[in-house]
Amino acid sequence: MSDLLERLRGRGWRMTAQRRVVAEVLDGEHVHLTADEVHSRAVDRLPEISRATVYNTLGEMVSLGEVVEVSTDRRAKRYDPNAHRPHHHLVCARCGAIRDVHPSGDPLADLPADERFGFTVSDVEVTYRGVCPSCAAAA
Amino acid sequence: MSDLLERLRGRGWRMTAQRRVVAEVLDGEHVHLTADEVHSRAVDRLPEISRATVYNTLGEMVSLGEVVEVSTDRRAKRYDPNAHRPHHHLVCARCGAIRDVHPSGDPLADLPADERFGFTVSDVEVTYRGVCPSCAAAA
DNA sequence: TCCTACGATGGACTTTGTCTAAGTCAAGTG
DNA sequence: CACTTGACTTAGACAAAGTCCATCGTAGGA
Repeated sequence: MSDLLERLRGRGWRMTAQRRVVAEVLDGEHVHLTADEVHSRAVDRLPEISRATVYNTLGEMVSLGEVVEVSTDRRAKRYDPNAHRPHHHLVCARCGAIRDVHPSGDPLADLPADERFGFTVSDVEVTYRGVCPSCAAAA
Repeated sequence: MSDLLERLRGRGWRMTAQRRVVAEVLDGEHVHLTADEVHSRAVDRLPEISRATVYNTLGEMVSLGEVVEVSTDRRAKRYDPNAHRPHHHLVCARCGAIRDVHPSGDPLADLPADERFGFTVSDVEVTYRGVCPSCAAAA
């Protein structure tokens, strides 16, 4: 049984076939699918599921804080079910592969007061870019 | 005379009215315009300039390394002519205002080898989020 | 001044995402 | 177990951001 599904159920989420399928597709580690990828995988299990439902469902999971949006490339948003361990992302510039990473140190603390321009800074998002082992081997 | 224009000229870039206008619109500090904003400002000076030209020109400036793409919100890419001083961005979550910031410390060094998954990591992009002084005052 | 390759144009097309009106169904009630 | 109701789903239209292409125009060298 999917962890994500378990958590959502525990919040009194109304359960439907569509929501179950979306949650199942999205479950796991290092999972970073676009809405479209989620939709096409969902369709494999539930052919009549609509795009709008996938978007709605993803949006709700994000509001509930069970999934986070990531935009590592400049195309579509990706959805990351690993919302309970704060982490950043490492992206392959060639193939787009994404890994979750946990840097040491706190980037928030690295922003001096005189570089804050009076902002109340609450959050930081870090994206590392490089080349993954298999792309490096292929080169 | 625009710094950016000066640099581009120095690289043997073929100069046209359209390219000049785009470079002029984009020049300055803390400038982070979307392609569409660049286009509409360019149109003020050169009414017949086309969208495709603005996109092409911005794309070339990016390839030449004279301008960097930033995607701070999840909508349109923004273009930052401040390409020669490495920096990160601080974004207001309410109004979208963007400032260039220079954190102390090196986030690249904060990524331990065992969190690199064999990647050759070459670059980091950091986006701070918060609330700017004027939005805080308005709240 | 003339040529020509590079740049510009605009309109069609694609991708990603949002909205709406109408139909469907999960789950609480009796 | 059937009923009811409001929340959920659907298809398709719409919108925003960006790309592509055939054709025309022009910067800059000969």
